[in-house]
Amino acid sequence: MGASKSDSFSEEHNEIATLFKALSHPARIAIVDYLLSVDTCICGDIVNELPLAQPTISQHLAALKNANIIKGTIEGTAICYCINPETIGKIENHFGVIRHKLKNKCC
Amino acid sequence: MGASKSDSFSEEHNEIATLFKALSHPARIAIVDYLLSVDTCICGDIVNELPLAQPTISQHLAALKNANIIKGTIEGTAICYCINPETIGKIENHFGVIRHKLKNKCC
DNA sequence: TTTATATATCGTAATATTGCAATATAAAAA
DNA sequence: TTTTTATATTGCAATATTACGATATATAAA
Repeated sequence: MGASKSDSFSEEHNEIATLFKALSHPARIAIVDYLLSVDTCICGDIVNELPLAQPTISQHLAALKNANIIKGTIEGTAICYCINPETIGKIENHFGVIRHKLKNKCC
Repeated sequence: MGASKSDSFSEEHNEIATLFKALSHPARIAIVDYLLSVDTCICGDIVNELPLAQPTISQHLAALKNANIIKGTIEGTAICYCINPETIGKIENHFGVIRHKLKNKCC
């Protein structure tokens, strides 16, 4: 085997795991961080920020887009990227639930 | 190639990516969820909760332990597992920073 | 139209992850 | 001591991820 048995788990568990997977690579964390560090959504420019080749960054951007963590809109030749606050909220909410459940425990 | 170029990224980016990676599989999300659903730390019992073979679950538990997301203490033959609130707090904190940066933006 | 610029896709090699059977280990119970 | 029970480790096959050169695409500028 080797493929994860996603059929065996709940929809919700698969969904949240997919979100974390999108954030499980330092390059993608760096991309999110960079998008947050500038005042506006950024058009182009990301390739120069990271020590990776353009196709590699394109792949990472696609992974983040695919997970709805970032949004990209075409702006002439460039593409403007910014964070999708809704998805961030979804993850925050997950930790809210965890925090609440932890409060009722004695570890 | 194929290995991630973790040397190229900041310590902090690598650290947070490692935490997300530990949570990037539905089985590990299910394990965390299960640990949170019971009142006390659980001794044994996890193998019967998931549709995976014992060695596979042992591996997933090791991944979570390695990332400090859960703690395990030997209790006779069994091992008692529970969530490590500190690490959860670390991740929450990361999203706190993201939320704060998002507030100052117009997307 | 031609050229330059920005991004995506393809192909492929290196490496990592997932899953499990078989087996090892180690403490508890008989 | 022997047996049972709980967990870990090993070995290996299937699959996924990461990275990048080469190339494609598509808009803007000349």
